[in-house]
Amino acid sequence: MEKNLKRMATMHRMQVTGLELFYKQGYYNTSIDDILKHLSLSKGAFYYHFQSKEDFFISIVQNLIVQKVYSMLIEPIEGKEDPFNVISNCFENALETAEHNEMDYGFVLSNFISEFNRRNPEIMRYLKDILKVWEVNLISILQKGKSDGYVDRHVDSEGVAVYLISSYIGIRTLMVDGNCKTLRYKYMQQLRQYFKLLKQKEIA
Amino acid sequence: MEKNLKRMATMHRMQVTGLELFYKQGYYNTSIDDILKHLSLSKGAFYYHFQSKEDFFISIVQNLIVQKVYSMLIEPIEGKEDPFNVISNCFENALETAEHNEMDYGFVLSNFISEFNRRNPEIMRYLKDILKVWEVNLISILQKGKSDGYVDRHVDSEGVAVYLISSYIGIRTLMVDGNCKTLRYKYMQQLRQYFKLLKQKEIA
DNA sequence: TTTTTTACCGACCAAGTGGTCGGTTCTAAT
DNA sequence: ATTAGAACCGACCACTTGGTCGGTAAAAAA
Repeated sequence: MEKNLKRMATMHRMQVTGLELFYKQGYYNTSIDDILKHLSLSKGAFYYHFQSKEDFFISIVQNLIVQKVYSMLIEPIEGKEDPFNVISNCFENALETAEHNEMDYGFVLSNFISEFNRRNPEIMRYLKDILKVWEVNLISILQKGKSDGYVDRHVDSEGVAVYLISSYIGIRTLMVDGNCKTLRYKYMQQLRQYFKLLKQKEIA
Repeated sequence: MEKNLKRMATMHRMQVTGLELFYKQGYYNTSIDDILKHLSLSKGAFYYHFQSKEDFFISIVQNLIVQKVYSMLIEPIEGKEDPFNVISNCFENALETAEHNEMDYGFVLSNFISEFNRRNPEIMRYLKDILKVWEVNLISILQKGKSDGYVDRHVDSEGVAVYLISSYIGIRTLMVDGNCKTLRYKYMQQLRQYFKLLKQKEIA
């Protein structure tokens, strides 16, 4: 168990570098040799730790991508008070992070979804699962918002969740181009407008 | 000029099949041989008509993708009356088409934007140009809507355009998974809600 | 100290990759 | 009928790909 640490450390190093390059260049456009060169490791090391390129990528999804999405988009909204405030702030923060990141190549999750769609159903399952968790969390925070008097009772939580996820994926795709600041500003303004619509009305 | 027709016909055949496969499998994951096999043509034919794989793809963008986006998303909204109605119907129609298409692999434009982002700046330019035309058209129809009394004067047309494009790209990305009908329904409902917010208010 | 196991090396492989090039066939003008 | 050029063929090239495998250095177990 103790020297298992070395194994874990190497595997983790590989996964981190792998994600970096897959994210930057795409899965199909990144070779194992390419990753290994960055790590000064050999083919032997790679296939000692992982069964295949696909297996390797799946381990990256489960260990790194899940966690990334969770900490950036899910954890910040869990069980908080006013859903609209919480979601706005969470989105704004995520977009700002992307904006200030020199090495932003888009939303990691939707990038890979585009790349693997119908080309690798197994990997797609893992990616879709992450989206699902996000969606479920959004829905539940909206529902809770109804009980707490923040969200209008007539609001379709599931519809709003879909709409939020869509717009987020879209704006992240657009932001890859530059002009991030303007895009973020415009997007956030419209998002808050949209939220006004869903706020619980005062009893007239 | 006369027998130029043959040249054009073959090139067009190649482009159509090329787009089909690039769209289905991704650019980097589709080989020229693969395309040629579908056409029963040889390498010689390919490099007689096109300088390189990249040159080939750019010609596809300019000849087919531009036209696709234009006829599906731009032409239907040009110079019509109530912008919200026109845009709603246009989006609904586009989503329905995607939904009923057995071979839907997402929004052609955003798929390639994800794939080429930062990996091929030249191709990115062409793709971004198409997006820009779409955006400009949305903005101008919204502005016209203000003069015509459909759109509230305080609405930020540019912001709305960005928000619309974002949400469309996003919902198309989500729809690749199946559940298209539900997704489309939820999305359209929220979109119409959002539009209500932007409608010109009656003078109180 | 010897033995076993872990972690890693790197030459090698078959199957592709984008791209070249000398040649052939078909067509249309002469 | 001859000929020039357009359209196409397919063997070939250098290179890269994911993956295999016999080996080895070092650490842990005996």
